[in-house]
Amino acid sequence: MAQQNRTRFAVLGMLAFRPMSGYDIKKMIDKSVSYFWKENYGHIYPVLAKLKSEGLVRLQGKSAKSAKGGPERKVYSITPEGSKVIKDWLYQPHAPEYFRIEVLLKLFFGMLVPREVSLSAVYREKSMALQVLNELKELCEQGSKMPAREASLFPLATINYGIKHYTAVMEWCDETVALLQNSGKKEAKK
Amino acid sequence: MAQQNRTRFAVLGMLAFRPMSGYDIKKMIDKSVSYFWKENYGHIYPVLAKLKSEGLVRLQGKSAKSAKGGPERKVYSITPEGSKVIKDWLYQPHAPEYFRIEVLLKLFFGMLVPREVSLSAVYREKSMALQVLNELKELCEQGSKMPAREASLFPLATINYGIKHYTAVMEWCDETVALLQNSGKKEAKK
DNA sequence: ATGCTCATGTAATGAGTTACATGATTCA
DNA sequence: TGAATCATGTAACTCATTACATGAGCAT
Repeated sequence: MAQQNRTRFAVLGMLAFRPMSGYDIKKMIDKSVSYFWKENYGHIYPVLAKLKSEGLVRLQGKSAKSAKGGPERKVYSITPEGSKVIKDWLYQPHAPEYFRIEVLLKLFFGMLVPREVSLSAVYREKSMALQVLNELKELCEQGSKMPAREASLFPLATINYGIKHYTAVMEWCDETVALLQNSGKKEAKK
Repeated sequence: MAQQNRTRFAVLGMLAFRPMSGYDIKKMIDKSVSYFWKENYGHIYPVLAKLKSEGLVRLQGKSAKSAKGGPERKVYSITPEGSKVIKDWLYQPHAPEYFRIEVLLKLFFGMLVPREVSLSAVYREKSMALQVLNELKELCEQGSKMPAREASLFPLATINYGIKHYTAVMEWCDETVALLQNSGKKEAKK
């Protein structure tokens, strides 16, 4: 087995909240978990078809017309078998996952280019981290306005991860700029 | 264009240090950048062949026998064209990249399973982070024993990133455990 | 007119993973 | 005898991305 299709679980999990169309699923993912999980239509629709053929989801009633009389909407709901599959997955311990971090690879090869090139990559990283941080804080405030239901606990925990991570990245950027600049000065003296 | 082959740049960059075989490249990656960049033979060898056909690397002399009389080694070195390609890439600003973080997706769906299941995922995450942290600190000590050459600055910066990141993850784990447990208590009372 | 949102889907593409094949040497 | 290391490579596979196709309704 090459890899395992994680989109399946993302789709099933979202359908566990409530019945939705593929279009809705994408929208919901974009608005809730997008900073650590993205999906695109070109993958959602085939996966949805496959899940249906496996009996893990089913079409809610007949294909209904959309609210605005546009194209037909296909609303799927999760089946008991689908519920079992997503729960089994949740029980399974997750593997240690690694990420390819392009800035770090570029930084690692920093001796090939002038110091300013590496520095500007770090500055760029910082400004990108700051932007995500702002989005996350906004998301956090939005969430805190809502009634403090149990359910909102989990989204909150995931947002906290993002805040922790990007704050750490920003600190690293500052320290790395200092590191590169200090050694640059020494370099200039000799 | 679907995606861009980043393995190309990893391979070219490693060859910029010194001429190496595919086997050597893999070993070097494993020992220097493995916690944020991995490659496997099944990808390195084809990429190396492609780079050669594009004139970005060339075979160093003839295929020489390995030191131990085993299979022949193919040592590649980077060409001036290859140098240009890797440098151009280093100059290009990196895109904001996102990672799929499976723990967070599982946590997001936490309402589907008993609280302990989510908690144990967080504990698992913490222990994995701790393990990587220890490896990184060891790597750091190894590096600090070496003569403080300019070149070691860049590896150091990348290791710092790892330390910052995994430290932040561990903090998040602690805070998340507290968050989930506290709300669990409230839940139990009512 | 132009472009956006709603809505579903297919096709092309390729990056990256895993397993397999081969075979010599060295060490316990 | 068996495992591990050295060393290169191919084949199968599939996950995921991007671009394309279609078409209605609505707002400027």
